[in-house]
Parts: sequence; structure tokens; C-alpha cells
Amino acid sequence: MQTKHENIANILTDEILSGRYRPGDRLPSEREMATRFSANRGAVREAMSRLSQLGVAAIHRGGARVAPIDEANLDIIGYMLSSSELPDAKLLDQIFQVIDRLLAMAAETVVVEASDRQIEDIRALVQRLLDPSLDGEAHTAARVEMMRAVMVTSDNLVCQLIARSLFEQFAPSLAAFERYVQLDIDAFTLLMRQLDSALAVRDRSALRAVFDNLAGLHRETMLGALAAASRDAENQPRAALS
Amino acid sequence: MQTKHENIANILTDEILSGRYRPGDRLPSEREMATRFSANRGAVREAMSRLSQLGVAAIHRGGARVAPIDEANLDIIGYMLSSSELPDAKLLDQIFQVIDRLLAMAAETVVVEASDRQIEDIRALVQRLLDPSLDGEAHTAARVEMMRAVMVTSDNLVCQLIARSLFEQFAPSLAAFERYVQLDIDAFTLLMRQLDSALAVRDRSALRAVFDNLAGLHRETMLGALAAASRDAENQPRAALS
DNA sequence: AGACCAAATTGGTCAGACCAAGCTGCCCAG
DNA sequence: CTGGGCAGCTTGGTCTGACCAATTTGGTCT
Repeated sequence: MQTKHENIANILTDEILSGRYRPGDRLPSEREMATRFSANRGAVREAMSRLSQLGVAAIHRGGARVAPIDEANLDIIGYMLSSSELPDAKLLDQIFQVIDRLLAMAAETVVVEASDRQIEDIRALVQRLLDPSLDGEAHTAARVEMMRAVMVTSDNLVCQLIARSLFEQFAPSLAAFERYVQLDIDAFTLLMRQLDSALAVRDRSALRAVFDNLAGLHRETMLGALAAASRDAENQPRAALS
Repeated sequence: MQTKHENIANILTDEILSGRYRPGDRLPSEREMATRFSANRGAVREAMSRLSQLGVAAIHRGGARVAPIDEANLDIIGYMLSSSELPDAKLLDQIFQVIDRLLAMAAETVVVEASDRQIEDIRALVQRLLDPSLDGEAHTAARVEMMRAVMVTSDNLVCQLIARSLFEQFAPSLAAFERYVQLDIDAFTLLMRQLDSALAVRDRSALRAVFDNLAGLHRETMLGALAAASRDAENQPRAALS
């Protein structure tokens, strides 16, 4: 079990995101919350501190107020994804769009600035993805590793921080529909071959084309998996009742 | 003045970023810090909570440890920018690269999905930027407003959150070299004309070209201003001594 | 109706205390 | 001498109760 202040922070965050409190509303006082959660005011304060840093609440002497969602920290994405059984398709799509764009940017930086040695290292990771003997899980791990290598090699800290943050927030939600993911391996393999040659000759525009297509593939794959999962979820309840 | 726990959190964050404590190092205990800062342990705990959420420290029973920088929250960028008088050029460059990419993505989403009405609204903002009577400050405000409108219209929350976060963290640092910023108004005007027509016909590839060039312009402008500011900073001390 | 003042409320801080999970170091068995 | 295990200490997590200053609130007076 998590600590008490984390628990309280999670509950309050969910309540705010679910609309129980609306932007501009006053939140109950710390003393009230302490009573409600059977907790000490110190624990509540730590929870409120979390809300404040998440950007979902603004704390002032005299009272705390709920902040608009679009003024929140990137970290609310995780809460938004986990608010229901299956993550919201639109939000998921946006996350992947951003990650893929940043990945493309990182890759372009790599072909412009990285050393031959670094490019070779990345190409080696790309090659591994062409191995047909890789099973699903290993393939996913290899994909993640390759993308990570591109990010790290680009040496763009901002890019890395964002991608990492999004990835970590998305990861827990993935579990809910992971088994429905069916990557078009042929299309993917083709893209990896193109990526390999683009890296080899440092062809920036070819790279861009590859990542555009990769983003499209990701999109299809993820939305497809999510759709399949939600179809199944509709039938599941009956099965659970029987 | 800020609150005490904020103060403590800022000091500790700066110390960690400056390398006084290294990743993996144990931080002093909360009781020690309370003594050091002449504060109550509760205040220290709130500060540590902040560090934990910033991702620069990992707190466990038994002790807190410093985390690697690349595992931190996006919010450390602000601290990194303000660690010295003038922000780090490389980091600033990365921030602008990311913002420009996300802006381009948002714009592409707009031309694909937005209504004619929404496109018209954005074009109106672009038009305003062509007005030669706008002075520097108003022009900057108009630029920001236009970019903001593109982000909002794209309806991509992830994109908005990141851009907003980066912008807010960058804004305070801007003050240090704002007066050295000299935008190539002719080049910018040309880009805005191209942007306007690209929006009018929803030409995605033209849009991409515009934003590529806009990113380049931003880059030149910012790095130029920063270079000018740092040149001046080297001469300034002598003037201050006289 | 509006300006103004006093009481109640609220967040910020402090002191001191207890508990359980980790950490340390000592001791003993091998 | 080495390795495992136990005891004690340290550390974070939580609690009780209290005071202060800023803000809000409610009522009063103009």
C-alpha cells in the first residue's frame, strides 16, 4: 500500500479530474479533509502540496481553489489515462503523436550531429528488429530500446524528459489492452529497413518520411488494439456475471 | 517572500543540480535538514515532497537518495535555466526546437481537422502580425497569441501542456536577454504570408515548410540574442566597477 | 448600496512524540 | 577469517495540539 498522503492526493486528484470539484471552486479546508480522511492535517498538507505541484489546485492563505486542466502539469496525463478501465483513445492518440514527433526530431538531430560510431550503434539496434525469431515481448523491448537510444543519442534533454514522462505515464494503462496489440510486422520491417539506410547515408528527408510512416503505423496499431479491447470489454461483463 | 518549505525546496534543488549532491548519494535526514534550515521537520518534509515530485530525489523509509537528472520531471528545466545569470544556450535551443515541433504538429492537426471558422480566426491573428505599425512588445504578444491559438485549436491537450510548461519555465529567463532580441521582421513577415496561404488552402506540406523555416528563424534570433547578451555581460563587470 | 471594521476561518509553521520499515554493526557459528 | 543472523539505531510516515498572520466573512455604520 502507498503512503497515506499519496492516497489522499490520488483520491482528491481523481475527484477534481472527474468534475466533482470544478475549476475555480474552493476545496474543503485542510482541517475538514483531515477529518474526512481520518488523517492528520500534516498528511493532508502533503497531499495538497502534491495537488499544487500537479497544477490541479492553487493553494493560498484563506483557501485552496481548483485550477483549470490546461494549466496543469504534464503528470496529470497519467491520472487522466487511468480514470477509467480503458484509457481514452483520443488522449492516447495525442500522446503517441507527440512521442513520435519528438522521436523524429531526435532522429534528425542524430543524423546531423552524431558520430559515425553512435549511428552504427543505433543501426545495430535497428538490425535486431529485423530478426524474425524475436517473439512479441522481446520485439517490443527491442523497439523501446531502439527509440530510447535515438533519444539519448540526440542529447536533447528536453526531448528525453518529455518522452520518458509520457512513456511512464502511459505504461500502466498499456497493461489493460496490451494483449490486443497486433503490430503489422511486415510494414514495420519495411520501415526499419528504410530507417537503416536513411541512417547509413544520413538522409534527413528520408528519415522524416520513415518517422511519418512510423507514426501512422503506431497510431493504427494502438487505436486498433484499443478498439478491440473495448469491444471485448462490452462482452466481458456478461461472462463475468455467468 | 515565498513560503519556507518552498525556499528549502529551491535551495536543495539548486544544490542537487549544481552537483553538490550526486545521483545515488544519500541526502541528509529530515531531522538534520530541519536543524540546518532552522525549520520544523514538517516544513522540511514538504520541501522533500517537492523534490520527490520534481524527480530529483527518491524518498524511501530509511533515507532519501538523489536521482539522475534524466529521470526528473519536466519542471526541472526552469531550475536549470535559472542556475546562472544567462540561460544555457544549448538547453534554450532544445526548448525552442521542441516547442516549434509541437507547434508544427498542432498546425498540421488544425489544417486537417479544424473548422473553416477556426481557421479564419487563426488567419486573423496571422494577419495582425503583418501590421507594420505594431511595436516590438505588441508584436511579441501577438506572436505568442497566434501560437497559442494554434495549440488550442489543435485540441491536443498533451501538446498544450508541454508547450505551456516549457513556455512558463522559459519566460523568467527571457528577461535577462530580452532587450537583445532582434527579430528579422522581413523574414518573419514572409513566413507569415506563407503561413496564411497555407492555412487558407489547408496545404499540409506547405505548412510544414513554413514551420521548419520558422523554427530556424527562432533559433537564429534566440541564439543571436543570447550571444549578444553574453558579450555584453563580459564588458558589464568593468562598467560596474568604475 | 457601499465602505469599513472585527471576528472567524484558513494556510504556514512549530514542538514533541510514537511506530514500523530499513540500515548498521556486533556477535557467533562455520 | 568469513558469512549469516540478530539487536539496536536511524529514518521516514503519522499523529496531537498549538500559535501566527493573511484572508475571508459577516455585520455594522455611513
